[in-house]
Amino acid sequence: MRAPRANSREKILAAAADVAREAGPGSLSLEAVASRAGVSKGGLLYNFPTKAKLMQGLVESYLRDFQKALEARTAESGHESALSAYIKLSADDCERPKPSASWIFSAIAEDPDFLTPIKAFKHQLLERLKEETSDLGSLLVCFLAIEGLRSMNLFDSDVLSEDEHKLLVASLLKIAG
Amino acid sequence: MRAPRANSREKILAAAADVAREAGPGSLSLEAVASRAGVSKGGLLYNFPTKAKLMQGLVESYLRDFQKALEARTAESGHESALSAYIKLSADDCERPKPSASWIFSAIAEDPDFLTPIKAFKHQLLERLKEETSDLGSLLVCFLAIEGLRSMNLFDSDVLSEDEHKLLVASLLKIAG
DNA sequence: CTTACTGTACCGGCTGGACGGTCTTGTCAA
DNA sequence: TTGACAAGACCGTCCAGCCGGTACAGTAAG
Repeated sequence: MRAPRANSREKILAAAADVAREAGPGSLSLEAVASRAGVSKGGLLYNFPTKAKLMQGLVESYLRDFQKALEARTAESGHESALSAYIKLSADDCERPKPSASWIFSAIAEDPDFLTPIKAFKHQLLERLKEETSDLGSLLVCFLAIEGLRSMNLFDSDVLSEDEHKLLVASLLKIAG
Repeated sequence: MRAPRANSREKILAAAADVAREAGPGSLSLEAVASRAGVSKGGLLYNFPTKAKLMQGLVESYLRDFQKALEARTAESGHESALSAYIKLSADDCERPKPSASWIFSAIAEDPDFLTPIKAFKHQLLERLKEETSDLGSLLVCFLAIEGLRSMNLFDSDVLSEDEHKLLVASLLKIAG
């Protein structure tokens, strides 16, 4: 078996995310991704036989990374609540000026059902957080506010200043207790 | 001058929103919109000479309606804060099971810059709310939570049950004071 | 009143280009 | 030599935008 030059799959996934971010979600074509990944179209289609499979790969890798990051956070600050860890993780994620997941828009355009696993993931996360908190109202407020933060980052709407961002996070942590 | 059969522009705009919602944002083609609006492709192109112009029309009409609804809310409940009115309006908007604005995804795919006016609108709204509140932290939490609510509705992610939705709104109104 | 002309609103076939996916032809490690 | 894998020319489809029509209201001259 010929060894993959580097890990082609990873490179392609990263390239796809880059293209979507830089050229816009509407310009995410197989050729563009292949060229960006330093791979031919044939090579891309070998790894992902279909555009839909590529999208699926993006979703799965995104969810895997997210889960890993969340577990790492909750583990390293074991005395805190999982909600606090989630808040901090999200705050860090959204501080990066560039939205890292514009490819989601391409996936939705391809087929709205690509959202299903993400939906399921979030639902599961919320359920886990529920088990841990006594005050459901506060939890919901925090959860939705984080969702808002992520949404703004995704839409590249930096409506909040840096100070406001910090104040928000502090307020959320206070509510979370 | 021949009178327009009905207001074609409005019909076309509504049809575009319908198509995006029902067939998915990736299937928003001019032909589909024209057919849905009971208009020929030529007729559509007469009213909106370009797909981009159609998207722009959607954005403008969306923002106009939103502003109107917000003004109506704040006027009819004059003793409350504008933030409370905004919360209630958004809660109502997001109770409708069908996301009303999936066309936004089509617009982003066409050109991410279509978000600019929406961004500006939200920024302006936040500024207006700031002038009215003493506690910036609470305002930010509420504002972002609403953003999260709207985002979930947009992505058709009904992670919250009806009871949770109500609890959330109640909690937000309490925070808003 | 009638005929000729003008501008508006709309129709639908056509085309050029872009894009997803296939196929043939390499290439290199084992 | 063989077989896993890459390359990129090629094909069919879809779609935005163009263009040559059609219908009809108003205007105006005869």
